[in-house]
Amino acid sequence: MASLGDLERSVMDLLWDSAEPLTANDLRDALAARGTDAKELAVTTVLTVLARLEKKGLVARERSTRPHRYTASSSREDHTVGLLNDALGTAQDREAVLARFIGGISADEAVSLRAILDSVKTV
Amino acid sequence: MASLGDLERSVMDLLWDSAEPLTANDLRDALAARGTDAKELAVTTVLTVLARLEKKGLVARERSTRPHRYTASSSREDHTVGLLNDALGTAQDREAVLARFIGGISADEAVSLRAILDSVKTV
DNA sequence: CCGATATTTCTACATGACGTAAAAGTATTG
DNA sequence: CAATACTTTTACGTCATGTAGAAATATCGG
Repeated sequence: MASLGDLERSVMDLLWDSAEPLTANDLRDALAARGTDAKELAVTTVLTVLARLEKKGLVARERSTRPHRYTASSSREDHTVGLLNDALGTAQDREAVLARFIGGISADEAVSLRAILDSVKTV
Repeated sequence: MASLGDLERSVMDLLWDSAEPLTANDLRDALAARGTDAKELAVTTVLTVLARLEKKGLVARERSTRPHRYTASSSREDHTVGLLNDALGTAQDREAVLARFIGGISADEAVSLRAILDSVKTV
């Protein structure tokens, strides 16, 4: 899967958090508004990044409207799950990894994990 | 965390699978022996990669012995767990992600996951 | 319909990671 | 000490990414 650079990541975060599709200008403004990094990127920069994200399949664009409108192709969670599966690989040591991983999560998470597992199992 | 290139990954795999520390020459031979890629890398290539892996903290080297001997600093599983946590991030959507992730694992794995969870909970 | 303006596409460059290895330096050993 | 083994230094090509100017194209007010 495609890992993301810092800017790509920021753009995806904005798209994931937005209910509406966003334009390159929307994104540039939102990026400039973030934290202390009032960098004011050029719109072309944002467009380049969007094109790359589109090629990676992470973003869909509406070419029908004039300022093209961009949306995330899949949810943030689905994307993260993809990353998890990438990290886990097809290796045979999945269970060993999961065991260690679970050993490191919080008690709270252990509880909800269990709840999730229960609901899955019932299906 | 540091993600690995193809060669770096191959080297780590060999180190992870080896009980003994390995030398650059050991690794070069082992790499040449892998599958159909009888590339016969130069030893300096292997040494460069090892130096980079050392800088990344993934590999430790014994400088005392003359042909330096290299070992993986942490287990493959621990490394993978690190990747998992990187992928999950510190975000608040961990549970949503875990829910989706678990929804996608096999029944077998669900069972062992449950077993693992049980043992953890008892602690 | 036209010129001004907005938007997109094309092209470009710097940086850093990675694969790759020759050249040069240093240690070992007969 | 000379030959050999090993390590460090230096180097280059490629690719991903951040960044944006130039060029092309579409839109809009008049």
